[in-house]
Amino acid sequence: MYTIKNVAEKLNISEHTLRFWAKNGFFPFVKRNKNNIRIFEENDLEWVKIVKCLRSVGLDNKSVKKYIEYCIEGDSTISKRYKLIKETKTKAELQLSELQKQIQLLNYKEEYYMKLINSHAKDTWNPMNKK
Amino acid sequence: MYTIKNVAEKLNISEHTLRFWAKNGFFPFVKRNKNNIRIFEENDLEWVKIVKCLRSVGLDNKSVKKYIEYCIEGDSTISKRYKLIKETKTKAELQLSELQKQIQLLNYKEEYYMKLINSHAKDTWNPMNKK
DNA sequence: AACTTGCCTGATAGTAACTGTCAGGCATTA
DNA sequence: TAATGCCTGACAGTTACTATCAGGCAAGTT
Repeated sequence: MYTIKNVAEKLNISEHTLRFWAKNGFFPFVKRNKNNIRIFEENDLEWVKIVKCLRSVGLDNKSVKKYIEYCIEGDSTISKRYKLIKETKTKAELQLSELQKQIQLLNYKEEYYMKLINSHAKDTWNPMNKK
Repeated sequence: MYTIKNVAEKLNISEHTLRFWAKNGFFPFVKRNKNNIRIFEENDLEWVKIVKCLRSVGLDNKSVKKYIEYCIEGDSTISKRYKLIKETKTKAELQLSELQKQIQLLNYKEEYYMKLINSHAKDTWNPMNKK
């Protein structure tokens, strides 16, 4: 059982963001204790993780909300949820390969600069370098 | 030799964004023809690619600008550039492993929904499902 | 000559998803 | 009694675009 602060620490999401998500209806199931304080159960944490996952993969808040609404609707929406997750995964995999490409480029640059440093040569790539 | 539109098409960046970057001093070397039109050389394209790379990896515009200013300063800043690229690469690699984790989670969810669909079982994970 | 197209500029407003900050309120704990 | 932790609401600020409008020049087409 976690307060919003505990969740924030545990999942490395700011408290502010969690409240922002809460206000946007991202945690419709979370119970409150008699003092009106949100209490997240272990199971709820898994849910927050999914939300974090969807967001971090670039799904916008509107679509996250849609997913949540499917969940509220119940088992009749399982295939819609399946589709949404699957499409999101496909996009994430594209991002992954794109990211790998960019890392390769960074690596190339890193090595290039490394060689320049070691050889005391001029940077002939830099278009701003006087010829 | 490319106009801004050609570059936009070739590198899949919107014309608007390229102009935005240009206004922010991201392409200090680009020449203009007699009609004041920006002409990107083959070499300049490589530069735009680097900018795109740095941005897509999450480096903010301020830091991109800093990198560019190092380049303008010339060979005396090579080790600073090396450091910047190296740190950026490290962050990108962290992103990569984070993304891989999230994809695993999506994959798990996808398979879970798949099984539900095939077995016509109830979704026991959904905290909103009536018990 | 008139028109369309492609490039240029500047200005302004809108967007998403936070992020920061203040103010006020209730309840538990020191 | 005071500090702490949670709650709420409101509103301004941020980043990096993105959209839209307006006006202008130059080259090619009709």
